[in-house]
Order: sequence, then C-alpha cells, then structure tokens
Amino acid sequence: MSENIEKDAAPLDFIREMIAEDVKNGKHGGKVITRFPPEPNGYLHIGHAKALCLDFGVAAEHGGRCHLRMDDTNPTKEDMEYVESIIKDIHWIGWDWGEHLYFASDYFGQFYEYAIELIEKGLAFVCDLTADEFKDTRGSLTTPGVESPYRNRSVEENLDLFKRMRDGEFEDGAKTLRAKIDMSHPNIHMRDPAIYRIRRFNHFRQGDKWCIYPMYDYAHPLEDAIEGVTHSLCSLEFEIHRPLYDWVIENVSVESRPEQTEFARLNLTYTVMSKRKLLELVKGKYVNGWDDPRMPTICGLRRRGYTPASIRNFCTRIGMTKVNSLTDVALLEHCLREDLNKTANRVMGVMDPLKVVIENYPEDETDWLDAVNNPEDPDSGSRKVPFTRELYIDRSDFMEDPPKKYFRLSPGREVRLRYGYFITCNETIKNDAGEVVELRCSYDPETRGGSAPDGRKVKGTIHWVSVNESVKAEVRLYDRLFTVENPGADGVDYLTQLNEDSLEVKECYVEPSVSDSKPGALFQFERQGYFCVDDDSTDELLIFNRSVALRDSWAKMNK
RNA sequence: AGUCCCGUGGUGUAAUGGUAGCACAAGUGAUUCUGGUUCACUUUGUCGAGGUUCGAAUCCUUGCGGGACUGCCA
Repeated sequence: MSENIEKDAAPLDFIREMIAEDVKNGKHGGKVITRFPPEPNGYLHIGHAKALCLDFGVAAEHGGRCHLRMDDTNPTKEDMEYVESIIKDIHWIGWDWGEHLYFASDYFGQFYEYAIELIEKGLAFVCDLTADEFKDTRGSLTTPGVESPYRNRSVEENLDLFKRMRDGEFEDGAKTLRAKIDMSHPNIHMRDPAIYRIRRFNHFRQGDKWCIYPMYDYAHPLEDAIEGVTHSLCSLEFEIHRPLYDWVIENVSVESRPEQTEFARLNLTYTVMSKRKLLELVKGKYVNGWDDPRMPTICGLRRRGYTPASIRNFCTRIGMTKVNSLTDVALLEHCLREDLNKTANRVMGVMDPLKVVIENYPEDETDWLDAVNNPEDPDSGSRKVPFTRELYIDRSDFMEDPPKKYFRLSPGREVRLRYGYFITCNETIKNDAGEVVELRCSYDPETRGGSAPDGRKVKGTIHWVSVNESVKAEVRLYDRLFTVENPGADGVDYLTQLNEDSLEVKECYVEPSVSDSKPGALFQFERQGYFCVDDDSTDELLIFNRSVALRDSWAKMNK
C-alpha cells in the first residue's frame, strides 16, 4: 500500500503548503495529526474520497497520523450499518488508521464536564426559549439579535438546570444550553448558539444513557482537542463556523490548539453528490441499494469496476483549493481507463450476435488458439480461445453497404479475426424481412494466429466467439448515474431521469475463459470498447462499464 | 441587504513581484493484431477599470461576478 501512496504523492496545494510551514516552524510540536470525521448516517461517496485522501495523505506525508472518527452526535440519523460501510470503504481505498478509530459519542461525558466549566465561567446558560422563539430573537443577516430573558441566570441556577436537563427532568426541546457570546455579532453562529439540546432518542451506541446531545459546533472542536488533532480540515461551508470553533477551544480548558482549515468540496458533472438525495434514491428503491453501480458511492464505484488506485489518483489530480468548482466526470473516467489499460485482462465478447459460418472449415473441429491476456502487461500470460466452423461476430462489425473508411467486414472484404484467421465474406443470408441473419465466409488456413505469411495486410480486426464453445452471460448496461445539467441544484428531477434509461439488461456471448473468473475480476472487452467487471454480489453476471467506454470513434464518425 | 470566502483556457489546477505551465476535454497526424493504447503536434486563459512598480495573475483601490451563512443537522 505504501508504494501506491508514494506513487500518488500529491502536488503542493495551499493546505499542504500551510502544514509544511507549520512543521518547519515547529508548530504543534512539529506534529501532524489529522482526522476524517464522517457522520455515520450514509455511505461514503467520491466526494468523501477527496476529503479523506487529503486527511490521510497529508498525515502520511509528514509521518503523522490520521484518525477515523465517527461523528455520531445526532442519534436520530445514525446507524451501525453506516459505521461498518465507512470502515470497509476507506480500507478498500487503501488507507489505515491503526488503532485510532474513535467515536464522538465516547466523549459525551467529557463534553458534559466541559459544558459545566463553561457555565461556571459564566459563558453558558440554560435557555427556556422554544425553537421558534429562539429563531425570532436571533435577528437576521442584517439586524442584530435580542438577548434571551434567561441569559442572566446565576451560575448556580444554570448548573442546577443543566444537571436536571441531563437527568431527564424536562421535555424534548423545552430547554437548551447556549453559549453566552454576543447577540449582535455579525456572524449569526456567534449569537449565543445552542450547544446542547434535549432529545430522547436511542443512540445506536449509547442507548438511552443520554437525553441531551451536544451540537456540532460545540462537539467538533472538543473532539479534535481531546484527540490532539493539529490540523482540522473540513469543507468550505464550515468556514463561517470557525470563529465558534476557536471560541470553544479558547474558553474550555483543553490543552491542544487544533486549527480548522477549509477547502472546497468536490462537485462532478452529471453526478448527484448530496447524501440526502442519495438516501432518497435508496429508500425510494430507485436504485438497488447504496452499492448500485449507478451510485457515486465508493461501494457503487467499486462494483462498477473502479479501482482504489484510480480513485486515489483522481483525488490527487483534482487539486485542493477554496474555489467552488465543477469537475468534469471525464477526468474520473480517464483515471480509471489509465489504470485499467495497464491492469485489466482483455477478453472477447459479442453483444449483438451475427452468425458467421466458415464454409471451408471442418464441422467437428475445434482449434484452441493463443490469445494474449493483456498486451500492455507482459506478465499477464495468455489463454486459449476455441475456434470452430460457426462463430458469432458483433452485428456492428458487418455492413452490407459500408461507407468510406469502414474497416470491418462487408461483402467481398477480408478482415482479421483477432488471434484467429483472416476471413473473407462470400455471401450474406437474409430472412424474409430482408435482415442479414448469417454470413458465409471462407478462412485462409495460412493466417492462423492472425498474420499472413505473404505479408498482406487487412484494415480491420474484429472480435468473435465460437457458437458452441462460448458462454452466454447476462449483462447489465449502466449509464452514468444522472444526465442532468445541474445535478446539485434543487428542483432538478433527477429521479425520473434515473428510471428512464440508466439500466439496460442484455445477453451476450463471451469466451469460455470468462467462466473461470473470480467475482470482482475486471476485463476489457476487445474492440467492444467497454470495460466490465464480474460482479461480486450477483454471481455469473457481468456489468459493463458503459460510462468508461473506450473512445468510440466510429460512433463519432457517423454523427 | 449585512458579514465572510472566492474569481487563471471549455473543465480542474500551477506560477507567492520576473518567460502564464500541467492535466482532462477538443482537434490533426503517425504507429498499432482492439477505430483501444502509445507518440507527435494544434486550438483556447489571468473578470473589468484605475493605481504602485523597471516589471503585476500575484500588491492596493474600486466595480462586476460566483459561493457560504438566518436547524435545538453535520
């Protein structure tokens, strides 16, 4: 793993530069401790990959460490299923946190003690305002807020009330603990924000131990401080929360001084990245679970044939800035093609079969021909492909009336069957409807293996399988998840678009060697222009990576 | 409207006062037993206006544009 990660070493971005500077200056004792803090309320997606590759990557680059921390402070949305998936997906991408797996909920006791400290310092108070009243008195973006009538309760009263909040004496929402800062602060988050709310809900790890739960703005800086995190990296929307983050660190007796730095989150063209919307797709059964290959989740990408290396590489190439950007999904696909071209074994397959009969080839003979597994990897070896009198080729590889620059089979023309023989089309057989249903061809026995001793060349090389010796496989064709112009925008009807044509089931014929493949094995289908993966969850089925199709120049020529 | 953040080819990013570079995308050509890969080449950019300076993408002023913030979510 370390080899790969070294290979992926990211260029210097503003965060890496800042951290390098801190290390140089001996800030935080010259240490780099980061954390990746997902809330376990959904599966990780490619956007999380960007964040976690930074968190784990930058720590590794400085010999520091990165903690995996479940930010489980809101019991109503969280679940162990998500915890497990997060752990699995990060490991799969190739990062490890050693023993440093933490849960924010394990700090609930400490959070409580620190809250008491704030109350004792006169920096927090119990407020009886309802949510609506709170909202009404908070002011607006342009007008200051009004101080709560409960703001000046005595320390003793606050202490007593807060204890009784914890002991379950009050109803949900009846009271909050608020930080006492400044109701006229231009930053709304500093206007006496709530730091504890009463919420009776069974926490997936703490059960009913607590009925009060800390808010993110209060809990997060403490989590970082407790763990000794030096650099707390998060996305841009938390930028405006930073003054509160710093306020908590300054006013509570924690030793470490973590610092928050923000970067822009990933947006991808055609891709819905919102956890809320992805959850909607799963719950509404628009997709077959979080790992549906149409999902931009890590596990969805995995089933779609994405490799860990390709995802890490993508994350280093998109860079790290504070600019709101929209990255072309073509870059992600490029990163995968780049990896797969080097590593994926090739195999021949026919999606839309057209029968070819080699008239001068004996009926009961089978010739096992050598085929190279991966021309770009000398160590990948070779396999045997059966050649018989009756073959299938792809319908798109034959044209009765070929336009100029069509290199493949047509009446009277000679082409190469890859790793096989040169064949010439002598006759087309049609059905009553006038459709071509069979080709009568002849082969040149001298061209076994695919080259002619007389040195003559053919323009086209096509793929083929034996009628009798091939394997029939069901194939699911997946499109990109969404083809919406502005997937991030509200009101975009992405659900309908998903149902229309993002999934197509077909049958195809493939070489017999495919049936020996292991689930999860990756192939590049010869000449077909697709990568595919042997699905590890549905046995025997193949998924084609339509979105990772090799460039289809022929289709473009016809446009 | 207020506070904060951000503006570099079509897209994503380098250049931290000194030749605007890289990648993706697009295009042209060559090679090729995958119309893939590979290789070569080409097109396209510093948001506008002032200022400081020998010199500005970079510093200053200002305009314009984009984003975040008005959960007892994270």
